[in-house]
Amino acid sequence: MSDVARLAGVSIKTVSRVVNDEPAVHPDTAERVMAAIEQLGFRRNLGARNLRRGSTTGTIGLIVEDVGNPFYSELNRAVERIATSFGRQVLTGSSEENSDRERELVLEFCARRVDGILVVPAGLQHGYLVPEMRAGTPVVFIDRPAGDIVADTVLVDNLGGTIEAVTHLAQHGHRRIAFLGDSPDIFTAAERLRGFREGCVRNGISYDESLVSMGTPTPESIGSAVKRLLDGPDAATAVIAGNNRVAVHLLRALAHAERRPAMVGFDDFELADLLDPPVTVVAHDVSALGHAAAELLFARVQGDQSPPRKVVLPVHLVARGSGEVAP
Amino acid sequence: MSDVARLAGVSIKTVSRVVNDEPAVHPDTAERVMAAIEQLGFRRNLGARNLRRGSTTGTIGLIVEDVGNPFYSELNRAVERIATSFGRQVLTGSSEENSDRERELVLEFCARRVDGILVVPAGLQHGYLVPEMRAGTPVVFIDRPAGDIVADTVLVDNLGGTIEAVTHLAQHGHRRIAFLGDSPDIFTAAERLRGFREGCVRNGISYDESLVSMGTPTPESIGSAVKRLLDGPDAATAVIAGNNRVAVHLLRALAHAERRPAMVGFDDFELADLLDPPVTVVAHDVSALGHAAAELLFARVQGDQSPPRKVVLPVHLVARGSGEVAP
DNA sequence: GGTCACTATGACAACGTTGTCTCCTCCGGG
DNA sequence: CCCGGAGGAGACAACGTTGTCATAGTGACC
Repeated sequence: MSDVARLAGVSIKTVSRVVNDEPAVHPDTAERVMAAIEQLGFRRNLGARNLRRGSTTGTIGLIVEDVGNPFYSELNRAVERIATSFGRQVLTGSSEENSDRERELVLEFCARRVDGILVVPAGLQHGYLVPEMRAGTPVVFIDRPAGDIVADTVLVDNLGGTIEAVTHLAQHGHRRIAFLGDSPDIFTAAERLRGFREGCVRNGISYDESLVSMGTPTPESIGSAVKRLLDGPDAATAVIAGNNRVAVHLLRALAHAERRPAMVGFDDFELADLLDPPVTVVAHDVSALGHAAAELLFARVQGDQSPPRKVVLPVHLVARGSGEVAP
Repeated sequence: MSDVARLAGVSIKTVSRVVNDEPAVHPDTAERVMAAIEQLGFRRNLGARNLRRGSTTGTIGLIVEDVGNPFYSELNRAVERIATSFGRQVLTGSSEENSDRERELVLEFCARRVDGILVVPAGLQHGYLVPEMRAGTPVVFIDRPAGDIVADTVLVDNLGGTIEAVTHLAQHGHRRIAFLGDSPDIFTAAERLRGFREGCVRNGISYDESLVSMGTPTPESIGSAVKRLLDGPDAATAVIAGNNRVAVHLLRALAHAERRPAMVGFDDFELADLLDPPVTVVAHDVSALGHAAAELLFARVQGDQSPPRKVVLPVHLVARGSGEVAP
């Protein structure tokens, strides 16, 4: 900036005025300064600016499990959209379902003085956030609640959705329904399992623990669960996939099976309607999840001091065919 | 920091020494300082640190068309992985295929003094980057080359891949092959069209422009293209989808068609193997694309001054069935 | 002609850090 | 007892900006 000032024959303050479009600069002077800026390729250092002004940095942090997972990338996109409308930029990070990594990312973002943080939490301990939140960094939890603190949270109706899935299958005559979920350490997985149990009760089906398989989904884990639960005389006639990744592995495992059970997935996914049979899912609006969370965050950024809010978004069953297969 | 210093009864310089793990601090003093840091919830301001040290900011920028598109989110993930291994964080942005937006994002990133920028360019004019690059911000272009400047670029073999697709279809007896591509303003779309033409020539098929449809893919545009190209006595017996989005819309348009032409897609996508028939694609390693670009960028960040490089990654045809349908 | 308001500009400090230099104290060796 | 050296700590400036205040010049008005 001082180079520009020297070249234009003015003080750096005048350069500052020009780049900030402040009034009270003579047009001729402004033009000289602009020319110097152009010639030198000067670009104002936002870091220094933010430091001096003590203002916001114009960035927010987004932490998800994996930015490459279509579910989270859609979320990312929705968040980015809102952030852009508020003139903010987004720092992203993948926690890889590791709470240490999550913590590291959050603290790094705080050190960068992001204006706020959106996080799909990996762990259950969030005490480390208390000082940061007290220091004025708003945090909104997405898809899963904070472990041990109260904070703004946006969730989907995991319980109701799974109950609906069970009911749908029951209405089509299924009494032996299997549930394949992600690791029970994950809030949504635990909650959906709870919904499964509750759904069984409501539909007069005795809850059979031997028809449940929980754990991080891999092709192998899902493959063996399929063998165990869907083969033999006592096999389940229907199966619920606890999330989009379980569903994908399940579909692959079932592709070459002799008997195809009825199936309902939690989370919609691309091409579900083009499979054979088309996959019935409990769908929710991922964009709405991101929008709601980001809107809430920016309300906080702009000073909303009301008590922490908990938003639960609705889900709806999209019947496409795979859930209507008879037992 | 001065609060911490006051509470610990030391100078701020000593606090600085403690947070930077500098030697020559008495253990007792360090402990007092740590306690004060803990008590006050102090977190060092990275912006100020970077300003003072004149060092790198520890961030890189990534600009893609749409972070929500699975193709780009996989790229994002790969880039993040490398960035993490270099201790950097990633600022992401979606250009929405709009060159003004791309420019805006790039300049904003530069103002934030990112250490480098990875960009899937939207437009063809990149002169605006010259001052930034001269000022020392390395830029690597991904998936598409820069318009009017020389710069590091990582591409995939669009030409070869499409030729391979045509050849595959020709080997299965097809002579009337349609090509549905994205907007010809996009480098990859234009290049793949060129490959299509070249593939026709090499396989002794007369290139028929009336079998080509280019444009931003929407359900409607692809639907009408399908009607035009794949219906009637002169209909094509096979079709090549120019990218993953064209493929998805095409599959949906074909789902209820009477005659299903043979099909090959460019870009692999999840569940392609589970459709009926499984979709044959020209696949490429998106992670490798991101890795290569990020590795190249960090080499530049670390001072590599060699002439701009152009990397072209190989593609390979994955025959799954949809390309082997007889005419 | 003097005062006043206003325009255009600059000097300087400060944002939160860290690099450099300096100072003080304590210890061991001669 | 003096001196050199090492360890520990602080004062100060600087990074690139911008907010505050001061200053000089220019008309307009009484």
